[in-house]
Amino acid sequence: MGKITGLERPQDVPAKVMLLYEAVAHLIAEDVDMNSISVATITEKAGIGKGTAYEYFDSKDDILVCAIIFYVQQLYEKVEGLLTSEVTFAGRMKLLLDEMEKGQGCDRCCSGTRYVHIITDRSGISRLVAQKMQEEPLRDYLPDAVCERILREGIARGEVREDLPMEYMICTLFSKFMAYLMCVNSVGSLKMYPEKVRPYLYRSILKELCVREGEEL
Amino acid sequence: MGKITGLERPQDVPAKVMLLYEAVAHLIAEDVDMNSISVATITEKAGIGKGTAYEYFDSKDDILVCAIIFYVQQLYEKVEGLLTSEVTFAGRMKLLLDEMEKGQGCDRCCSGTRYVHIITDRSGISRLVAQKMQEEPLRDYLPDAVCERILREGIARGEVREDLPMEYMICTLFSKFMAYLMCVNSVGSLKMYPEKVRPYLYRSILKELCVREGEEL
Amino acid sequence: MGKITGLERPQDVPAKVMLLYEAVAHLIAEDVDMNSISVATITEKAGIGKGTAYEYFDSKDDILVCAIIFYVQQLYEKVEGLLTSEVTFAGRMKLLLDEMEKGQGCDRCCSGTRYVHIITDRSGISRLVAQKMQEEPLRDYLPDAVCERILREGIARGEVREDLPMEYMICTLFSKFMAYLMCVNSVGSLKMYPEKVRPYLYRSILKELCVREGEEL
Amino acid sequence: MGKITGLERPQDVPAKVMLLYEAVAHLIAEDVDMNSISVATITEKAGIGKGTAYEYFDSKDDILVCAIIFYVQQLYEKVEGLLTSEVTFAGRMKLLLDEMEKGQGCDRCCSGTRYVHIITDRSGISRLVAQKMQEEPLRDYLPDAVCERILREGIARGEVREDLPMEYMICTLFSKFMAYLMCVNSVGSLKMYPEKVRPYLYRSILKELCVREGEEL
DNA sequence: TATGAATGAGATTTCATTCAT
DNA sequence: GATGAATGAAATCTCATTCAT
Repeated sequence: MGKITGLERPQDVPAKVMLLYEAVAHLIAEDVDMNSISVATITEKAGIGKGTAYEYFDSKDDILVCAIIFYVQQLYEKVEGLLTSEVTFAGRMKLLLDEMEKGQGCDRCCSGTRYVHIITDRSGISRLVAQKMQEEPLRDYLPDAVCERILREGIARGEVREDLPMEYMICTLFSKFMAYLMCVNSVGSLKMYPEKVRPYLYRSILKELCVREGEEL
Repeated sequence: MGKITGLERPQDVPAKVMLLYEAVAHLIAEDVDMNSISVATITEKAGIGKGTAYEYFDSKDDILVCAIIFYVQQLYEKVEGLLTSEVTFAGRMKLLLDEMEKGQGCDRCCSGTRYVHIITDRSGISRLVAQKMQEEPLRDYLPDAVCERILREGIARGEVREDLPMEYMICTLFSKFMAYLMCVNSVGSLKMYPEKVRPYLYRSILKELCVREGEEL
Repeated sequence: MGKITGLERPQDVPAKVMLLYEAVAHLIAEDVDMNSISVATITEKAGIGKGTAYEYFDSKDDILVCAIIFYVQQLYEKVEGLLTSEVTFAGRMKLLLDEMEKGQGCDRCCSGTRYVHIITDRSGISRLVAQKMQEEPLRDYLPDAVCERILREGIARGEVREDLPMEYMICTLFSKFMAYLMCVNSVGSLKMYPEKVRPYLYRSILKELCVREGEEL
Repeated sequence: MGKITGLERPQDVPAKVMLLYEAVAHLIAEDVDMNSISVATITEKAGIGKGTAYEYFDSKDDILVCAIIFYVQQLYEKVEGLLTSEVTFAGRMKLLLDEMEKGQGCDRCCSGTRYVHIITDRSGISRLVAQKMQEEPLRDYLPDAVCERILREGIARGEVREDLPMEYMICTLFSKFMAYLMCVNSVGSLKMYPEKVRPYLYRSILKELCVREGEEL
């Protein structure tokens, strides 16, 4: 009857569903086109029967959307963890860049560039994901919402500038993150060494958005 | 026999092929998933027979790849025109931001965010496009190549800083452009007023990359 | 183990089986095609587990056949009751027409036209039902057997003509009943008022089959 | 694109569609349940590719409905021919009973009892057929419409009684025909010799509906 | 006894590609 | 060159049945 919503907490996700999620994550990580993945491929990779997938989901799209939503939440929770462990704006930037650098685990289909890819799409599965991401509590997990929260807390702490429009700061912060992700992933023909770009990027964030320039990296 | 390569100059593109290209462009502009477009859909929209498509192309993928490559070239030529008409770095930034603002013509399937989307993808049609974009002369049309050229010319004119690594500057410039495109297209939940963001963005490009700050917008 | 035969007396039908029968009856009454009803639909409507159905029946077809047979018996017993309560041929005709008029209870999947429908079918479930109906004691419950019995008792009472072949009389009586059922159910495009047709029908039965014309309705 | 409506005249039915119709007719004639026939079975029997069926029809149901509608029209035209060749009511009854007696051609899936079966059904394919039969010009082909027409022409010729309600006469005539069809087909357990029943049936139609009794058979 | 998760065979439908016209 | 009818492989989805609990 398709009772899975994709919002279940990890411990509440049935074993077979988790196998499906993992299969989807691996396939996407292997650069299979999201919209072209077949149910047979997913269930075969998951090692379960084709019919079983339909015990938990109403349609193929549902499987994919829920899998992606699930990993978006995982990602959000990892970020939450980082933000809890460190409260200064500069420290948070450092942690987030660290995370992007290593964060290419094949089990997270939505990490890094792939997330950007999904967000810049208005067709197929991405459109469905985008629609679902508008619902509570998922909208708080959207990258601009996270950026905004970090910026506001930075302002509250007197670390981030108050004279720039919030919209612009979100846009800037988000674009810096994207730039670094594209570096790390060598997207397009951008064949770059992240370690060369990173210190400059870090300082430029602080310089542009912070009241006083941050301390050296 | 599939003789079309996608590299033909507009005036050399057979009429039927142009109809196919336009059909593809419209479909992509209508947010149909690139990887899910069917040959029947394309030829029907183009108003030609299904068999005819195979007179010019070897496969469905070929049609799509060539259509996208064709419009990438169109885009590149438009940018070329802008860069020829204006030689200062600051002036060029202005022109390029202008272009992004209006550049939502439905006939250009690869304009704006959609281009970013294709570039951040490593699957399906996008992968094939990316592969083809590595060949001469297409690699010069890639956004980072264009950015690099503009930056180098800016350095030559003494307008752009020489103390930053080129990689970082490309990354920065490209990400600023992407951020603006996402603003203009209200992508994801980035629901922003471009006119509010734009002046700050313009200045931040100049401030970060130029020897002296640019004049007011 | 499939021990249910469909011949159990109502009081001997296990509770779960009765729930299954009722579910089948409701579904058929709701105009769901008999051959397209799924086990899941039946058990869900019955409010019991899917596996439970297989504790009592060997297959899906068995469930349906037994359910129909069960209601055929119910119908037969109701008719038996009527025939016991009234012994004259004319009086019996009156009672039977009465019964057809009201007899649209949703719990009797085989009442009225639906029974005719099943009987005129040689495919799917109907074929299986027809086969089972050939066994004792079910063959006595078939409409032509019932007609024959009524006619013979009418002859014995000196009320029904002896000069017509029994086959023809059965055929005639059965067709009159069918005609009235189709009236009552507005079958096909036969949009008729039963109350208009009924008195004529009643008299025509008596006129054609009885020694002397029956009394007025 | 599914352009076939089932209303095409025989000479306008594409060859492949005719093969599909014939396959359906044979299957139904072989007592395969209409609602359980699969597309694979039909196309295999028709000797054409599975995909081809979908070039002409939108769905499996469409194939079946159109095939049945097609044969209903064929049947109607045969009846039309008979009614044109003979104008007296009694003569027409004779011809129609003749037709029913031989009319078991395996290529006409809707002849005889099967037609009654479809008409007494409100589920699955039959429901769809019934819906379509409400549209012009199909509603004139329904058995009660045909009966009504014959009766009215009989009245106009002074052969049929005027004192009975039309509704009743339609009901009576139709049910006599059905009874004979069931005889001829030995439907249910009505195991009868048609030749024994027929002369009585013929006379009872004339006796009940005609002004003067018809001449001997 | 009762259950419902699991399954895979099979159903419907789509679609890239071919080929006779 | 242009076409679109024809096709069958493959995709999505259903469902009767089994079996571990």
